[in-house]
Amino acid sequence: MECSSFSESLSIIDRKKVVGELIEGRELASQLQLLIQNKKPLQDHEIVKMDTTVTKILQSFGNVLSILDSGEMTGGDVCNSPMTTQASSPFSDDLKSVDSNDKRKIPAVKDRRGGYKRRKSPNTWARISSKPTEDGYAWRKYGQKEILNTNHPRNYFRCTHKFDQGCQATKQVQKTDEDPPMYQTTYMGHHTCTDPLKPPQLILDPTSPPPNSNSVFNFESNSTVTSSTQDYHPIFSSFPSFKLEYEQNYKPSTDRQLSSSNQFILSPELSALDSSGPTTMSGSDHGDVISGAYSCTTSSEKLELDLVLGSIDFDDVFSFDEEGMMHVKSV
DNA sequence: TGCATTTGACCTCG
DNA sequence: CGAGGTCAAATGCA
Repeated sequence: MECSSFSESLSIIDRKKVVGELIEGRELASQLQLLIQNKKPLQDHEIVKMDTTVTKILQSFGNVLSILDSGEMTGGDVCNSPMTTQASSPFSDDLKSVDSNDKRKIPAVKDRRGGYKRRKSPNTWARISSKPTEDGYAWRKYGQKEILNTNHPRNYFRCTHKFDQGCQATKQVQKTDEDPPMYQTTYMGHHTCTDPLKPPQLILDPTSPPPNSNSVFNFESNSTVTSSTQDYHPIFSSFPSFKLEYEQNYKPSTDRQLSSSNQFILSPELSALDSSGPTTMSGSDHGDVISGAYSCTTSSEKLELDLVLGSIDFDDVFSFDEEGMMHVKSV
């Protein structure tokens, strides 16, 4: 993704939306920074606030991605939203066979399972965390697959409200083979559902007791912060399990002098995540860990802030100043 | 009993 | 043609 393509394809309205979302994200990040920089031990309500702030930031980024995604299309690509068409509709077309009463073993010519289009959506982003995260949405596991060169399967989740509300959000969860193991969660598509289980995207009332006051963030004791300098985001230093991942082509330059708070790089491609080595899921326990953590039966607002990776070339679009403020480059 | 998970089959894409 | 993604019957669980 290049700036030029953005400027060519994005309408003025879209640009305004993008800027608006980014501004909001910046403000939220600033709020988060203030919380993080607080030397005192975090209070429960502060942790909850951080949680919800992060969620909002993610949502802002998601909105930006959506806009950029659609912007690309307006630029001549007639492709529909990759994540919203397709795959999706096994029910809307003849792919879904008549419900045969055949046993699964019977060669079911009519049973066109797997009728979908493999994702190509740029509208994806990923998080890497030291533990399976609860993002507050209701997910339902619909598949598990052994992936080449990985020791453990990848788990597939879709929004519980896929059918009742047509929500197309899906995600994949993999456990990496790193030490310590990290959980890579790849989100595809955005929630269009109004999920009652989803924690509000707003700051919770600080006066109300957090549901998971002792574990909104789960951080392991062993630090995986790989930064060799002291110059890392306070949140990383505060939460040792945060793993920094630098964009491959990242190089310090004048227009991206990242302050300590900005080593928060979005990777252009999810494939970058795969370079970290074989990914695994908890093998013997299958989805126990994951499915438990992601079960839609929970309303936990636990959110682990570890890493968010985007699918756009973030660095081409954004820059940061010494204040840690994010800027949009010539969009 | 209803809903979530498991798991092998099936399908599409690269 | 193989890998990856999805489906749906079988199964588990509360």
